[in-house]
Amino acid sequence: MKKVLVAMSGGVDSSVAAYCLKEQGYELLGVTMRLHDYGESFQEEENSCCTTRDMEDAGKVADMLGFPFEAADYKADFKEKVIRPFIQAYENCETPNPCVECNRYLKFEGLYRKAKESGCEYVATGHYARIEEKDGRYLLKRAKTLAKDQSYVLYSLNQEQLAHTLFPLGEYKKEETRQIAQEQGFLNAKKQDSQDICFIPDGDYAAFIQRTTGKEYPPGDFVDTKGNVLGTHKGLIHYTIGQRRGLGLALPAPLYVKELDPEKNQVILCSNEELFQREVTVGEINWIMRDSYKEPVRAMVKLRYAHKGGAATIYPEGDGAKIVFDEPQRAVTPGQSAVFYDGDYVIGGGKIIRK
RNA sequence: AGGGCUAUCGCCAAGCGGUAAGGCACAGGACUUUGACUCCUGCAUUCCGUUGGUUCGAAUCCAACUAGCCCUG
Repeated sequence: MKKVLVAMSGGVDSSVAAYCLKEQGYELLGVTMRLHDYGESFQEEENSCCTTRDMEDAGKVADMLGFPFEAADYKADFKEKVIRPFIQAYENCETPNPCVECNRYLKFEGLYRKAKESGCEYVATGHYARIEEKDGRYLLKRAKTLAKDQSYVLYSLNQEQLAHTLFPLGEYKKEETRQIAQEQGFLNAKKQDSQDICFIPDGDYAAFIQRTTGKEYPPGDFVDTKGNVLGTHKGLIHYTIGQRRGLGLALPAPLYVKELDPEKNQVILCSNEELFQREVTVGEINWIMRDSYKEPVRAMVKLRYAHKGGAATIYPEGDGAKIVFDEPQRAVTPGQSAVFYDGDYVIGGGKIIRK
């Protein structure tokens, strides 16, 4: 009987994933990752992961299904691989996606290591995505239900990881998952989907960064594309490309953040129309369908988790690529990931670079 | 201290006698395993600079006053 380490957050998805694996006859080891310490006040916030409550929920499900369960401390790794880069990105005028890093380094690296140590052949999670083996290569595929597809945040997985990962929910719809949870009497069947940055339950990431680093991020000028000063910003880390709200400016028409200029400590604003561009440069690409590409590739490229994707041509350059979209894309944001698709398959993906 | 103009929500701004548009900002919510975007709701319960007047009825007309701006000394 093959053994699987199933990552259990305490939510519905990972609980049902565990149930599915159990049904399929795997021997399970449930593990909850301790990722972050919360201040007293955040302890029971609903929109966070790893609270005591979540851990208890995960443990109860494991008990019900009858397999061993344990909590593993990954706080140090999380701080080093997710939180620190998160802060550095903002300080570097980029906009990070911590979920991508957490998957890459914690769930499929740290947990995979633990799986091997525990004699498990696979790591399983409740992600909505699929893995398919084809001619000895492991391909990452979108979930059957596109509405819940999470392949975007999984593009960094390499062949070894993909070969030892299971996504039991890849063929399910969210409603089906919840229904199974109901039928099984899981206490978290109706639990709200996780959302927002899990280590910042109150959503105020700028305050989190200031609190953590103890640094001051000095105010500067809001300027238009011609350099005219329009007002005073609260510090560069408060802004991201395409942002509209929170500028505090009262003008005849809405303005959006076009660019952050660390040299001048300025936030450059523009109209919505001026936010579009066709070319995007990405680096640190992880190719999945093949080891590498030399020739241009046609693909649908997603520039952010909730992006529907746009048709584009990818021109590989070194470990990165230049991407040219057929149609201009709105608010291309450095620090976010660009993920390339060929139909349901993930060709690969990389990180958008500041030009 | 001569002449002219303007004075409506925190900001911009409709309204031109018939009982206060809209945008920005702000607040809350939806969406969402990131940040954004987007969407929904709320936001001058009739002192529309002040005080009088004309009208059945005025933010809208008149007068005075106050404030700011501009031009002429």
